[in-house]
Amino acid sequence: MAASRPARKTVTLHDVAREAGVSTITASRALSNPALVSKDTIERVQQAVRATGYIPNLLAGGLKSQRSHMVAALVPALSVAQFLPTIQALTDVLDAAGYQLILGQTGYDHAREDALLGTMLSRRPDALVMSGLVHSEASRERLRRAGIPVVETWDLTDHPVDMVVGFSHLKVGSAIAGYFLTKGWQRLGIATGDDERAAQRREGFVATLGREVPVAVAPAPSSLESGRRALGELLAQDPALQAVYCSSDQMAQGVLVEARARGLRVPQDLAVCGFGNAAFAAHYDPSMTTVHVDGPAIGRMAAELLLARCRDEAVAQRVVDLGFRIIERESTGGSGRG
Amino acid sequence: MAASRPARKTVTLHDVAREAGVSTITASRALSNPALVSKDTIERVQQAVRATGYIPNLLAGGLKSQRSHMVAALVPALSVAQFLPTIQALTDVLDAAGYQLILGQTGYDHAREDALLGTMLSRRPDALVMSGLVHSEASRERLRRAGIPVVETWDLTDHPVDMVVGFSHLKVGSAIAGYFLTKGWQRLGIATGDDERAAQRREGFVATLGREVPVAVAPAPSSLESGRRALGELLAQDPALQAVYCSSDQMAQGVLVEARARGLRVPQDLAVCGFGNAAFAAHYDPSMTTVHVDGPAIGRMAAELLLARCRDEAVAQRVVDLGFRIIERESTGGSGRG
DNA sequence: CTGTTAGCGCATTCAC
DNA sequence: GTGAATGCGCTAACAG
Repeated sequence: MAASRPARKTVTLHDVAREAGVSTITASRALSNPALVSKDTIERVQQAVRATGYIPNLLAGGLKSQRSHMVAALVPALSVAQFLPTIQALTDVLDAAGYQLILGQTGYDHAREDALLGTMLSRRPDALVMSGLVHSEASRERLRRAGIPVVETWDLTDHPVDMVVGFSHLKVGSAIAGYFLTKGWQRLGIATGDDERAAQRREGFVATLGREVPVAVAPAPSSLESGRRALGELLAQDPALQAVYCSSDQMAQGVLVEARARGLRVPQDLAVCGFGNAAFAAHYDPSMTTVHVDGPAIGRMAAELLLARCRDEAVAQRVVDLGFRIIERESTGGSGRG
Repeated sequence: MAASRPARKTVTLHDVAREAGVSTITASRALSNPALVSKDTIERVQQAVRATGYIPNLLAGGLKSQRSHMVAALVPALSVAQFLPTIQALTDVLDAAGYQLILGQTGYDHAREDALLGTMLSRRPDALVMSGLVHSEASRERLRRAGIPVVETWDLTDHPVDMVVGFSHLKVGSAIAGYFLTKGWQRLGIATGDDERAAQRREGFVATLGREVPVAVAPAPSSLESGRRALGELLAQDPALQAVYCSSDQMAQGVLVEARARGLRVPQDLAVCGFGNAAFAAHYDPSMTTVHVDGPAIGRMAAELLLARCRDEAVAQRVVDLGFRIIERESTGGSGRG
């Protein structure tokens, strides 16, 4: 039965050093900066590590060296599938550089975001990644004063707390509206989630269109179910609806399912465009037109910016626009799976 | 331009104490154990905290108190949707208790799992959660010696490293086979991912059936696409296939899509059962029969066991079977969305 | 290449 | 109710 406190005294570097017959600092160097130590000593220390089962205590090292080798990441919720490839790529790059991720979920609540930021900072992360922009000015100021690199992601702003890697949601909405217009569709609708990025896309969509259109709003997390319901609401507002923009591929799939259930042919009777280019979008039948965003690239770029900063290197750009592109597939009359 | 190292000396508890006109330890108590301090002092300390913008350093506190208030969680990959609700529930409960999660991705690689475990342990987490069982005996032994509570999840074993919360995949496979048999279907197929838990379900399925059946195996992560392909392979093996068990709802959806594309009616021509009860399963058309597992409950239970252990409380059971249930919906001839 | 000294920021232990 | 001394485990800075 494992005890919750270590029964046997935990092995420290001191023990390793004694075992190897060297001083503590030499053992330390042998492990973390072998270039400074003779081959023979390194060998003896490694031997001692094995003999004792030593596991370094990075907390203690970090206390002295002022670097925790941890990066804090804040996401609204893990259930928001869009961020996962970004977080995955982020952890991969950071892990390769010896950094671990501490994860926090803000739950779409600004007050919660402020509180979580506090507890995160008290872990002294070397850097911080946000999914989205930091909302409250108090938090922005606090982050600036924390003096650590901060990357906001999945959005764009001229005034990041520190750095930002993402794309313009306003432009996404605008691009989709433009695409619909070039297709000649006039009777449009929006099925959207209620988060602020979706709201921006909607705003861009309406602005480019130059007029209001029927909208169905679903609370986060958006889902197939909310997509089905949204199409019902939109058809109630305009039974002759020609095309729908959905704020996520999950909702778009719901719209497709509901359309089929109602005997509407896609795209002949109704065209559908999603957002996110989820794994299933290319392989559904009909394949789904959607907006592709390179989530892993956002994560990798964020990681590289942070790591550069942690190494005190200069960063060329503080605002990185990774853009997006519309992938036309069958649900709007495209051909294939793109 | 934020520097990567704090420009201004970071505010410490010592600074707060000086500002408040008390000793460091009194300031410490005022913040973490106010019962021991007079009301007036608490007030002055809190004032000083605000004035200085002090953020506690939990790393330093943890060094002395031997508790990091961090819990390490290892998942195969964030893209495995099944674990997300568990991780989400886990973080929620832990966060409420003042614990943060450090997340690691093993990437389905056993060697990687061992290495990651080492780097995780060097953060001195107070506890550790695994998605799945710990594979290598070396890692199991190392975890035992670490002396921290460990919960393996999403599986069951009589010999956990410490504790386990999950259910029997063997029984799941067996239950689905039994369900198919009571329905009178004889020509069965399996569309499965290649992870070890899916392999167990397949084994249970075949054991209960008492004979081999056509199988299509897809590499992780299983997806709609791999489901579509799998159905093609299965039909090539048995054109008169009556029912398919899929190791994930994503694959099951792919099977449904492919079946429709081939003009097969579900469930009349082909019955389909998935696994996981994903959010879309109930709302797809046809609604999907699947196996429901209470992911959030696994996360909550794991968190509670860990927290109890961290408080040195006794834990009643070290092996907790949370079970599962088959939810019958339209894809196997059930009625509604259950 | 190796060792000594000092201290990271805080909490435990003991004193008052 | 408050404080002084001490040390958690490790590494930066300096010496040799």
